[in-house]
Amino acid sequence: MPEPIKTMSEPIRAATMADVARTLGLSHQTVSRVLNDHPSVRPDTRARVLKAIEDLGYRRNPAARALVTRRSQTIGVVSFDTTLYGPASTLAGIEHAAQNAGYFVSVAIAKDVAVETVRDAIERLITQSVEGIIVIAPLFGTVEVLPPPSRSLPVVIVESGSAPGLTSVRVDQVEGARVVTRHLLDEGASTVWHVAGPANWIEAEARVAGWRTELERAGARVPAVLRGTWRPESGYEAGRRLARRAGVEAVFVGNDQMALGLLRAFHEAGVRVPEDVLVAGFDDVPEAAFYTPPLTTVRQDFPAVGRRSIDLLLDQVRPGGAAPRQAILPPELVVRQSSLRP
Amino acid sequence: MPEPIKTMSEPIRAATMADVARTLGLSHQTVSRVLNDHPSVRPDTRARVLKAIEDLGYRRNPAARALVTRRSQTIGVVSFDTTLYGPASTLAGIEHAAQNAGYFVSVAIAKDVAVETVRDAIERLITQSVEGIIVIAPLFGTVEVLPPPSRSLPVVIVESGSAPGLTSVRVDQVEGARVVTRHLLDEGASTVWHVAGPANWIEAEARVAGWRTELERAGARVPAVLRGTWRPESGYEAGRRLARRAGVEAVFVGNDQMALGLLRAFHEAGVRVPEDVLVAGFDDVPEAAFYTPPLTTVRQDFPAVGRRSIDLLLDQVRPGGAAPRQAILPPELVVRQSSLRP
DNA sequence: TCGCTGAATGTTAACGCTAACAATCCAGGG
DNA sequence: CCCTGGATTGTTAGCGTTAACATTCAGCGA
Repeated sequence: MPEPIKTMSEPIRAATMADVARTLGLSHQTVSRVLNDHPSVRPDTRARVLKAIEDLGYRRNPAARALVTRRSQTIGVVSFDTTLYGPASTLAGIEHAAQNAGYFVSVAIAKDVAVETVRDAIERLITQSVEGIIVIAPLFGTVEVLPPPSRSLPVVIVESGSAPGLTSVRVDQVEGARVVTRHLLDEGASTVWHVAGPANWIEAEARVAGWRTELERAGARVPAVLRGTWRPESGYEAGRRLARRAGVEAVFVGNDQMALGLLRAFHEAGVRVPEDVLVAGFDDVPEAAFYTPPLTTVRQDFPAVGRRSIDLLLDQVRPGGAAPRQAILPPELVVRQSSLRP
Repeated sequence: MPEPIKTMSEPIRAATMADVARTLGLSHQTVSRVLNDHPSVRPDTRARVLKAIEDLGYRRNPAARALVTRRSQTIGVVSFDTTLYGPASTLAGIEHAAQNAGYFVSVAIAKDVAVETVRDAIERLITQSVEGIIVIAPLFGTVEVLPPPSRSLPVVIVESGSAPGLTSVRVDQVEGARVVTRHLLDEGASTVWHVAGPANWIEAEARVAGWRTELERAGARVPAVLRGTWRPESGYEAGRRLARRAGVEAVFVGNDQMALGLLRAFHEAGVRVPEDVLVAGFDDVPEAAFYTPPLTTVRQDFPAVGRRSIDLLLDQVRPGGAAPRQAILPPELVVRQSSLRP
């Protein structure tokens, strides 16, 4: 006959410090001291306590801890659409760094980019009493919604502009756009067209600015900006329009996804890349090297952005909180076939 | 201009229920009753309390609440690499659904797929006393690491196999693979090659199984499986090998990213898709429609997976916890140019 | 030998909230 | 006009932890 399935005998309630102490004839405070690495605990007492903790499967109650210490050991992250490559990688970097620092990460994803939605997300995190907030805040107007950063609730904004008095981390978008534009000019284009992201995105405008600056510096004509949504569909649309237009020699597309759509449209229209038109994107998603043709783009080190954000946030969270700072990370031009004049 | 979130001018310490009560000459318990929608509070008292709460900028202290109610209002999500499309969208779906249900989401991202790492991630969430855990657990062996699901800590596994006694949510991978294989055969291929994901991924094996089943059912020869890593690089490698091989009529690639790499390799080798070889992927990432050629694939409704996970988890979390259940969502074949015999 | 010192441990009081029980109030029936 | 009972509000006691202060004990120098 088969043995009955063994079941954990689910204790009525979890063990507490007092329970651990009782089995040893100690006070709960000694257990607390062991857990908090207090210096004056005899080594053998420490060992016995640790053993008892193990035996009873004791875990500290974070709520009780948070109640008395006033620290939740949790930081909140507000993000938009995490299916985009940038936010997703940034989040991963944040989580990793937070983990190393002994913090938990609570996320609030804003479904749309409305200011209201962001406010709600932040509100929810505050309700949860996070110790600090990282806002992946790519829109104009987002910064204004943020609670004024304070000692008690530091805020770091990521991939946004840098607002005075706010701590921010970002990749230098203007520089990235300049470098890639320069590269396209160097490859022989007399000017460069630009398919930008939505005008309410800070990064989109920064890339436009960098692109424009470089064209002007080179004395090149500045064509009208085409607007997209970051999504491949919009790149495709832009591509169709540009394919119909004569004299387009090079296109700098605001991100890789749109660049993919544009390549598709060019392909359908019989416009060859790079033979007829040079193309470059922005982000360096993992797929970019495998587009047809492989895409020249500007790499952003998102994991580093995540790490940096946590560093700066914790600097402020921890006693003697540091002053707000701006971290600007360098972009990296990655040249592939799509931009190389054959 | 949007109003910034209201912040007190940094009082020494945040207002408590007692503070709110005091300004009204009430007891803190009445305030608590208002906040918890207790029926017997006079309407005008309720209004006054609400007003005072507003005025003082009072917020409930979740730690104190959690301490006494023994509920953290938080659910934990363990995920691998969130830069992959599937996990990222699933996470977004989870967060959204959790939010609607009044729960917070805490994430633990496992950097690698080692069983140890997963165990750590789960451990961290338990330490945080989450009320339930959703594990995006795509690997064989992960299920074994999970704490035995109990009333006190329900677990839902996602995109994994279904283990008896565990609640799970997944898209029917076998069916998806069968349908797409069938489609390729219907398009005239005498057999279909398969580039699979890593053998330790449950989904990879399920897709292999579905593919094999359909080939056998059709009496077609079953070629050797090629192994990839889900990344475009590995699809590229597989593509190069298949391009050298004569008689390849159709390839079912385990995911869209690898399919992109394979398309690239075919392109470089002068193998035309769909003229020479039919190709299909799996997932339907947003870019798939813009690959060259547009990719036939199997769509998985990840947001729905996320929603479903939360539903099933909360069913168990809430009083009168339901029995474990399996939810299996249907996949959807999306036919595009890459698989259509011209 | 005595008292002093510091190490080790114990005791007590919050932290801010909810739950259980107690008290009060008012309307309506006898 | 008192009594009863439901509606409303108040009081008290934890929840499990850390911080502050108290106590104990051994060892050491005078």
